[in-house]
Amino acid sequence: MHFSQEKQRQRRELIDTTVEMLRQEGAQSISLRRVAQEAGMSTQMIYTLFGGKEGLMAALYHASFERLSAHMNTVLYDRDPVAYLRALTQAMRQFAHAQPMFYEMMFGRSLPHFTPPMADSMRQSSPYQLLLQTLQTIPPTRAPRELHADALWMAIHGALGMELAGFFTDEEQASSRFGAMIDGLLAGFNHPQGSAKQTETKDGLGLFDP
Amino acid sequence: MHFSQEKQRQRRELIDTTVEMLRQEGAQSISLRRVAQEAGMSTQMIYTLFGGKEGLMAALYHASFERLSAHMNTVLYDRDPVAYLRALTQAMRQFAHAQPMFYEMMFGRSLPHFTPPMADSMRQSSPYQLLLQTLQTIPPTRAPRELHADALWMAIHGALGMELAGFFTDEEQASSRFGAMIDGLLAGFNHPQGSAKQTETKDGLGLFDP
DNA sequence: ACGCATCCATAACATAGTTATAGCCTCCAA
DNA sequence: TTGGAGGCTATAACTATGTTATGGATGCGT
Repeated sequence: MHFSQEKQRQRRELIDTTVEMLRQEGAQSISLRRVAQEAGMSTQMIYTLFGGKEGLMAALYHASFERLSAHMNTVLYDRDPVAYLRALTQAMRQFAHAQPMFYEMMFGRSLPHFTPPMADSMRQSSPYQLLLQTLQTIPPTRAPRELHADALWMAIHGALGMELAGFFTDEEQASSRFGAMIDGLLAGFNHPQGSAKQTETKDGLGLFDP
Repeated sequence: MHFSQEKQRQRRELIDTTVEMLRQEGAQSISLRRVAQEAGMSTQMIYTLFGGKEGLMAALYHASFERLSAHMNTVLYDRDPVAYLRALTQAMRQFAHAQPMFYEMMFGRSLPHFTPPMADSMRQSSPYQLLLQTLQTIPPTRAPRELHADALWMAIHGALGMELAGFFTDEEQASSRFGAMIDGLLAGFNHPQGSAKQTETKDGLGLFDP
């Protein structure tokens, strides 16, 4: 059918327009009306093709992951798993700096009209899987590798989120802190010490509810 | 003047109303009109008292930090710095679960009409300072303690952000991953290994710009 | 006591997402 | 070939938002 092809073309057109708007102005200032206008279509089209803003943002979300994944695949493979992991995490940081809007699209929470399908898509995403598989090439420890992958994943995005939000004023400092955190984690994985003992707070579960 | 007192009372009234709305519905659904209506004032009042939504959100931001700080102060002091740090970080996690809206207010990025004054306020906040001061009671290493504090800070918020966004389906798993990450970091601080060697990507700085 | 300035409630404005409506176009059947 | 039916799309309407203008009231200093 030549009809469905036309729809696909229009979808791509709208996504490309939105990608451009995301790159230039950030996800916050994407509006259906402006996207449609810039693509030469009516606002209603976004509803028929994507079901609303939620659908359009979801498409953008996946497009962002593909970009990050593509960038991480440009990292030269290194036999040494630790060195390779360092390079991969640095590539993620590099991506966050070069394409902050796309990074925020993926990992910045609380975008209006869009909540990403976290549990599924993120663990099966290529970036996460690449870290996990690399970790699995390290001689096993007592702890499962998924645990290390999660710790790395969470720490990375904590660091990059802070950095993009302006936690550091000095780029040099931000870079060294990022590296130190990654190295600290990787070192800690190989030098485990006793697990945390539970400590309690004075007010227990109440947590000062009024 | 009895006028300024009245203003202070109105400010508190509006903040309290907004706090309640934040707790119940989240920051996304806070609107000036509804806040004003629920407080029995006109929308304009928010402009005269706070200068607009930005100012109101800033007040909420500080209120959230005070809550977190108060909760961390309920943690019983522990002579053992590492044990104390574990307890403090668990308290932070506990707060994020009990008051997710307040946590998102502080550390969830890209809230509409509000960008927190990161660089200053966050480093001088009581929660960050408490972690840093506790780290400083540990025998010194080659690396400065600010570096460890930053790494801890970033990793914590990465983990909690992921968790609140739904990265884990199992609460038990989320808890153990959090603890493992913290322990890994603390262990890594005491077992430093060589710093990261720089590895490059194939496409260098270009990063597939169109 | 008068005038000036400030303040606040109302209303107006701009923009947003979403939904209703109505026209057009395509395709199929008679 | 022609008529109709159904879906698709553009226009317009609706609701909600933040912000800004306006006009009346109110308090303060002189």
